[in-house]
Amino acid sequence: MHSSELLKGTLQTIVLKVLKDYGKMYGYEITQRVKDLSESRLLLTEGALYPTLHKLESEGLLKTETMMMGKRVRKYYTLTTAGRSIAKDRVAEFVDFIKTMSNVLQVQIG
Amino acid sequence: MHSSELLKGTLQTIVLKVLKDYGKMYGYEITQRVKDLSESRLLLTEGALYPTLHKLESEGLLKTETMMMGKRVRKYYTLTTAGRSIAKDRVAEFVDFIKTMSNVLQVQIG
DNA sequence: GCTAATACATAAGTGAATTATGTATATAAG
DNA sequence: CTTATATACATAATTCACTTATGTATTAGC
Repeated sequence: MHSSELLKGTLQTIVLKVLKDYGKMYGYEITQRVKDLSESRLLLTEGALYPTLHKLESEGLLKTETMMMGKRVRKYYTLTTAGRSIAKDRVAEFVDFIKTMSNVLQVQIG
Repeated sequence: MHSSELLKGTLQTIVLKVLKDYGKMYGYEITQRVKDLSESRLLLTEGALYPTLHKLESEGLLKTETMMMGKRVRKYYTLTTAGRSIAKDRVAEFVDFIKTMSNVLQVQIG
């Protein structure tokens, strides 16, 4: 189900990369996409996701567009130019981290 | 230098696996081994390591032997049978986590 | 009509880390 | 010879990302 502690510190990276790959998305959609991509192994909670989206927005990495779908509100997020750049950095950092961990734990990945 | 947030949640796994691979070790030695294995990318801090060792010991995953090296104290840690089993589980969990993350982030590892 | 899914949000609490501090011996440098 | 660095342990205060809990409201399925 959930990889518990390991997931910590990866949420921003996930959000940024998913937005980079799939373009404009709203919060709930992100949770579903991540659920799909991870075959239900990573389930983002709202209590973690929304504050993260707000934080990334306040840092200028995301921009928003609010829409009304019928009577229901949807807030779409898109990467800014800065966001796209940071997304790239974060993914690279993650890959580097994995390589380092593979050495320390002496495991073969892939 | 440090992979910042990503490292969180990996410390127990690192300690257990390093002890599994290298047998009896003392705290300071673990920090040096991890530094070596990671080519100075992972630098364990004492404030994180010692409480973790104490916790793993209190959970019965590690056992200790205190020695005097001249006038200096050294506390050696070894995996218990339970510890060896959990070490295996934690590494497997980590590898699984990496595979999931690779799918979500659409990156190739290895 | 009720439950689950969709869709947002925030506040309280947790817990693993960081940072700071403390003790003490050994060694290298200047 | 004294000062800085390395060795070697330990713990307390703080931080901060996340979990858990709660709240509001619409829509779809049974």
